[in-house]
Amino acid sequence: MSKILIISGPTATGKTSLAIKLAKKYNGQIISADSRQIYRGLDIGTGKDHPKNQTIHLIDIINPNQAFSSAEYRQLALEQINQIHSQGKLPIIVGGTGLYIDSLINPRHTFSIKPNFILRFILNHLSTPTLQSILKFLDSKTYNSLNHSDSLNPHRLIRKIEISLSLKNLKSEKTKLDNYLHISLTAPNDYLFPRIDQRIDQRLQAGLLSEIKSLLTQYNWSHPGLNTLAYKEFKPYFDKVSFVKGRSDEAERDFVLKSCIQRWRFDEHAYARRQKTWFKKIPGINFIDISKSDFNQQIDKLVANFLSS
RNA sequence: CCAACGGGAGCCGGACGGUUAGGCAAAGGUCUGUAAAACCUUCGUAAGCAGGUUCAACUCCUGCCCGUUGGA
Repeated sequence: MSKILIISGPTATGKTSLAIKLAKKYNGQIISADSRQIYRGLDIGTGKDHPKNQTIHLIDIINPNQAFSSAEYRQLALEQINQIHSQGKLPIIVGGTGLYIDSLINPRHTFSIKPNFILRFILNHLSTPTLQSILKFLDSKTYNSLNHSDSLNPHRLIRKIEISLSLKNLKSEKTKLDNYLHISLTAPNDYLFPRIDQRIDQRLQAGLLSEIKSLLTQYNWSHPGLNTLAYKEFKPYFDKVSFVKGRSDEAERDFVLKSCIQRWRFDEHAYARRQKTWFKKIPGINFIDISKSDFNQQIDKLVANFLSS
């Protein structure tokens, strides 16, 4: 049975560099599980900072104005895994998008129901209580099974309605990864957050603002790719820049910029928290605390054991 | 020294003589074709100090302290 390595964890824990290291050591090929690095042109803000000659599959595969989904990801990733296995190499899946990783190890039947964008467009204009009534009418069983959080979540309600309106029979997905080692990097918040903040400063210095500026010549804020951390927070700033030309407003612009950066910082913290929540509940995961000094040895031991078994 | 304005949870902050402001942060959570999305819960019962008015004061009055701005 062919083996697979999975590396997950919140942002700023060094997943990619670990993956590169392991790929070199064990003749591996890296597959990204990152819902934002799939976009071309979002480089600095999504942290595509690996060496240029290092191949990472499933990054830069679509444009920022295109939609993407976990089901599409699943399909592409499975293809990649097969291909890498056929070359006799070790696939290393690395990323922070819990849903994408989950789509590989825990697929579900609703993947056979495709999105209906016309329906979504219409439903998007309705209030949450209305969506609730619609779902209750169509499928009261599903509606009643929703927890408090999901029953107030328009995105999730719309998807449920979409499923209940679909006439297709649900067919279960058979392909499911099983012979894998799942390592999840983690760290306490008071260790992780300063690292995040530091990386934010680096990305600003690396020219994030000019990257956004050039993206905006082709794309706009309503495109799915721009609804991304490190990008979406700067909308107020760029709105200001384009509407106000007077130099007298420089101080004000600077103030707006500062508040955008602050917003971004907070959003990154919240994101890291959500990621940790996600990985916490995945069974069979091996957590490695990167704030501990011996974490590299722990990883080496885990991987060596797994590959020799 | 004088004047004006202000003083509230870790921060911002609207209102207001009595009922949860709200937002941010922080922490926890939900999760299956938007997931770096979207959504939920918790948490903070707080008012510079000393008095007074009042059944009731963050809110009104007096004094003091502190801060900002303006003036000498």
